[in-house]
Order: sequence, then C-alpha cells, then structure tokens
Amino acid sequence: MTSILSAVAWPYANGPRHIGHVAGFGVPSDVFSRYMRMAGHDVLMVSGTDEHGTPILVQAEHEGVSPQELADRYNRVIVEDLTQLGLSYDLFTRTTTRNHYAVVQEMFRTVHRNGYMVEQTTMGAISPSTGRTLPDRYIEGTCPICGYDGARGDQCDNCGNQLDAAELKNPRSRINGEIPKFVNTEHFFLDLPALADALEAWLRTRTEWRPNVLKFSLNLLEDIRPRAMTRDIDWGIPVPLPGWEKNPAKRLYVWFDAVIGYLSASIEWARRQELAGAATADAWRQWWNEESARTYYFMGKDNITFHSQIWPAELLAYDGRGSRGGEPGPYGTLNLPTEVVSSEFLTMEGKQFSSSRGVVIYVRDMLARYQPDALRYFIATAGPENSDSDFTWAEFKRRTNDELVAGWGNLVNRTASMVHKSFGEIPAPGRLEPVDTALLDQCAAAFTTVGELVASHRQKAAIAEAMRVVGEANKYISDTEPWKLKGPEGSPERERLGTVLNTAAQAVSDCRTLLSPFLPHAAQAVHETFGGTGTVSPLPVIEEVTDLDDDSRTYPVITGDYRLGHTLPAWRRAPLTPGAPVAKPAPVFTKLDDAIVEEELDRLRARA
RNA sequence: GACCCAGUAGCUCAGCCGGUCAGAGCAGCGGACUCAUAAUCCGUCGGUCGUGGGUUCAAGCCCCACCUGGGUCACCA
Repeated sequence: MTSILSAVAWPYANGPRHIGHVAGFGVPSDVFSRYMRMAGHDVLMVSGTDEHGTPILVQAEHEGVSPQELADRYNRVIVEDLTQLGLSYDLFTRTTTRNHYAVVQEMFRTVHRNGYMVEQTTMGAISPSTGRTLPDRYIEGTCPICGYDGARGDQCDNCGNQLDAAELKNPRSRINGEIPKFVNTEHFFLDLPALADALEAWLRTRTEWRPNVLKFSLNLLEDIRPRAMTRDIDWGIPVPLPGWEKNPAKRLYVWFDAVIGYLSASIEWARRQELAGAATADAWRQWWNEESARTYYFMGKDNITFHSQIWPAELLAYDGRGSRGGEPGPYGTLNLPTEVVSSEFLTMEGKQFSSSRGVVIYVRDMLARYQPDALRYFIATAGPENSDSDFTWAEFKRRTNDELVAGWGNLVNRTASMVHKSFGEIPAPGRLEPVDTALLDQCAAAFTTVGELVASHRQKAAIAEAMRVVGEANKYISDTEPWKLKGPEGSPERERLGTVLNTAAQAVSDCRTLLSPFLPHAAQAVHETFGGTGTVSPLPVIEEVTDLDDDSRTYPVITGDYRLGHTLPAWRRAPLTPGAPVAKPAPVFTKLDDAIVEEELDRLRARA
C-alpha cells in the first residue's frame, strides 16, 4: 500500500467552469484516484477554489459586489458542479479559509528566512485611483511599432510584437480608462536562480513524465529569473513581515498562495479528521513528509509552469534545498511532485473555448441536460490526454449512442433482461465450457491491463481496453445464443442456459468494476440491476462546514466516504451470488435524440 | 521573431526504444440474428502515414528544409 496524493488544479472562482476545465483536471484525476483506492492505496485527493487575484477583483467591481461575495457565489456553483460530475475529492475547499492563510504565511516566512525571498524595487504600472497593480494585459494603447490602437500592454494583437507596457503610446486602463502611472514599487521575488540547480537535478530524475511536459519544464530553466511573489493589490493574503503585514496595498501573488492550497487542504482535511475522531491533526504528514509517498498533480497545460517550476521551487526553498541552504520550517521536509500530469486543451466545435465569445458549454448546463457519465465517457475516450482534442455535439451524440448506450448499456440490459425472464435471479452455473472460460479469463486479465494503463496515465487506452472486453461479452452472447436454450426445468438445455447467463452476468459485473473509475454513476446502477446491495461506487457529497479558525464563517466543501471494503470493492472480480434477485431492468443510459445536435448548435450560435 | 507540439483511411484518433506499423472505432457496403434502448454479431471497401530532400540493409517512427494548424515566451489563475 502506498500513500498517494492526488493534487487537483484549483478552479478559479470568477465564474462557472466549462467542460474544457473538467476535461483537463477533473475527470482524469478522479479516474486515477478511484482506481488507486480500489487497488488498495491510501489516496488523499484535494483541491478547492482559487479566489484571489486581479480578475476576481475586477469582476467583483464590475458587478458591484465585494470580491469575497463574488468568490462565495462561484465557489458554490463550482462545488455543486464538480459534485454532480461525481469527482471524489476527500476535501475540496477554498483559498479564503483562515487555515489556508496561516499555511501560506508560514510557507512565506520560512522561504524568506531561508533566503529565497528577495526584496527588489521595480517599475510597475498602477492605477492612480486605486493604487493597485495594473497587469500588462489590462493596459492598452497605441502600438509603438505598427501604430495599431488596440495593443495590449504585453503584446500587440495586430503586429504580434512583444511590448513593454511602458512603451505604449497613449496608455490607458482597460478596466476604467484612466491613464496608468508608472512608479517604483517594492516587491518580494522568489529567487528562482538560486533554486535552478536543485530544480534541474530534480527534473532530471523525473523520467516517467509525459515527454512534452518534461521537455517544457526543462526549457523553462534556460531563462530563469527571480519572479515577483507580491502585488500592489488589496485582495489577497497579507505579507507576514513587519512593515508589510498591515499594509493594505501589498498582498501575496495569487499563484504563490494557490499552489500552497495542496498543502493547506491536506492540513485542513487532517484537522477535520481529528474533529471527527478519525485521525490525528498531523495525519497529512503521511503524504507530505514520508519519502515513500507519491504525489500526482493534475492540470491543464496552461498550468505546467506553476506546477513544474514555481511550486517545486517554493517547496525546495521551504525545505532549504537551494544554493543558499536553509532549514525546513515546522512542516518538515516536504515532498516534491512525483509527477505533473498535464492535459492538453479541449476545443469546442473546432474553436478555443471562450466565455466572452460565447464558445462555451458550462458544466452546469451540460449536466442539466445530459447524464454525468455521458460527459465522463466522452472525456475519457476522446479527451485531450496527449494532444488537443475537439468536442463536437455530433461526436458527443455518437459516442453516447453508439458506444456507451449500444455497447455497454445494451450489454447490461440484454443480459439482465434474459436473466430476469428466465430465472428472476442470478442462476447457478453448471459445468463451464471453453467458450465460457475464455470470456471469464479475458475479463480477469483486463483487471491487470486496465489497471496498469490507468496507473501510467494512459486513460484513453485503459477505457478502450475495458470497452473491448464489453465487446467480447456481447460477442459471447451472440455466439452462445441463450435465447435458443428453451429446455424445461431440469433438462441439460436449462442447465446450459443457467451457465451461459451466469457467465454473461459475471462478465457484466467484471466490466462494471473495470469501468467504475470512469463511469461511477452507472456502476452503482448496474450493481443494483443484478441484485447487488450496498455501495460499490461511492459518490462525493457536499457538506456545509464552519471555518476551523473562524466560527462566524461557513462554506460548502466536497468530501465523501470512499473506504475500500466499506463503500468500495477491490480491483478484482467479485463473484456473483446465485439467487440474488434480478428485476426487469431499466435502461442505465439515456439515448440521445439526433435533434440535440442542432439544438445545441443553435444554443451556441445564440450565445455568440 | 524565438522555441515547443501536431498534421496517419470520409470522420475521430492509436501507433512506446526505427524492422508483421500501415491499425482501431464510427460512417459506407454485404450478410446473420432477434435476448436487448432497431441494440448485437460476422464479413468487406478504404490511406504513396502534410510536402520535398537525406541517413539506414530497413523510416509515420531519425536528420534538414518547407507548408498548415495550435501553443508558450516573467508579473494573464
């Protein structure tokens, strides 16, 4: 048994999330975590909403609410969406808890004490009316090179040249139109060059990573410079140093605090376990201090930099393992990522997702009209695992109808239907013939092959293998033709029918287990269809909790009971019990009408 | 501009270290069957693996150039 941390990217709480987001971090991390639990490992899966930073502040001002109110609203929306999708977080929390603030400040203090947080003065654009940093992308003006008037502070969309915001002619804020002021400003920079050797040495040991992620990460080292970890902004975590702490205009950079969420959420989880009497408050150390623990980080490719460079650098600095040396703080020596599992991007009908341009389908809207497992199936089989992939409504309909419903759903339905009509319960098998054992052997072998594929992050191949076994079971039924076995009670034909249907039902049960990491909702339904009782495929729940360090505040978290042997079966065949009642089955999956393709495309066009 | 990735049958994609690698699913066509949400099963058509060079006994797989699409390039989560 290994301790496995599933560290899942933190959705930004400035709006609802679309299916591209959950394709990148959500479904892959959940499939991995569910499988690892069934394989007997000790999994801790954590995440939460990321709630600081300029975009939330801007959005909140735009809506006339406080940033916390805005974050509260979308935190709840995101919590509900991810729960409905069945993502099995042990704890999904947020970055505005007191616990998170305390952990982030402790990280900062130790990194600073170890000498990796250096103060520098830089020239930055600020908004004269608010005093806040104006990020380059929020500044626009006339391009000094081509004269295009809509150039942004970071680059000109017309001529494509990289720009420095200070070079723009007639610069103005895209937020409120005022003229930005360029001033000297003090900030703390994470001294990445002092950590570069340690980073590279560590990356060189990461041979298991997807090659593109590793290559990208190594490339980042070539031009490594100190990176600002504070901002001129009043929405964020205070800098825990004398003279800075009470300065409302200086806050920690959102990315400095967001990645620390993996640690703070683990700590929050342990503290809540202690309150429930289930573990001690330092139970989190099992994943963070034990060298044998493995930590997997799931995200979209836009986040690679922060997980393969910034976060490991923060950890190395905390541990005192850079060129300046140092000592770890109270959290001890913290584990670096075992693997950064990055997905590519999902596109929508050939275009990049874009909320502002209306090229989008939100998780919420998707789940209002379609089954969560239908979306999960699409993402698992056609998602952006190793390269960008395209979501189209036609393909979604086809995958759902021709593969999920016609392949897996039909196998369940035809098998249960025959068992119900012939016996009303799981029949006892007679003597097995070669055709029977051949199918059962294939099912048994699939536990190894599918498991290894999921463990090595080749989920598309894994689900394809599981679906291949589904096909074998369908073929078995065609070959054995149980509908032709019509002998009376006690006849050899009748016994053969029992054997065939028992074998088919066992194969269905095996496929159910094999597919359960991908299709957890259906797994439970299939289990019950064949007379099973209890939970075999646990789903997450939303709990309203009180902030551990602030009685006045409550918020929703995602959590759940995913204990092996209690709510989860092991990753192997569970023999069926003859005599378990099998009622007339109800279809597990809903077939989609051809018309949904045009309907959805119309919706898309209406948004644009 | 620099760098990275992708370009394989009508469609969506597999092809790890170069030698059954020319594949799968869907669509199309032909057939079988009727237990099942007209689902299933069998057979079949189909590609000079973006283009042009090169290395090698042997190249989707390595090298060079080019074309097309996507991405990254410090304060954008």
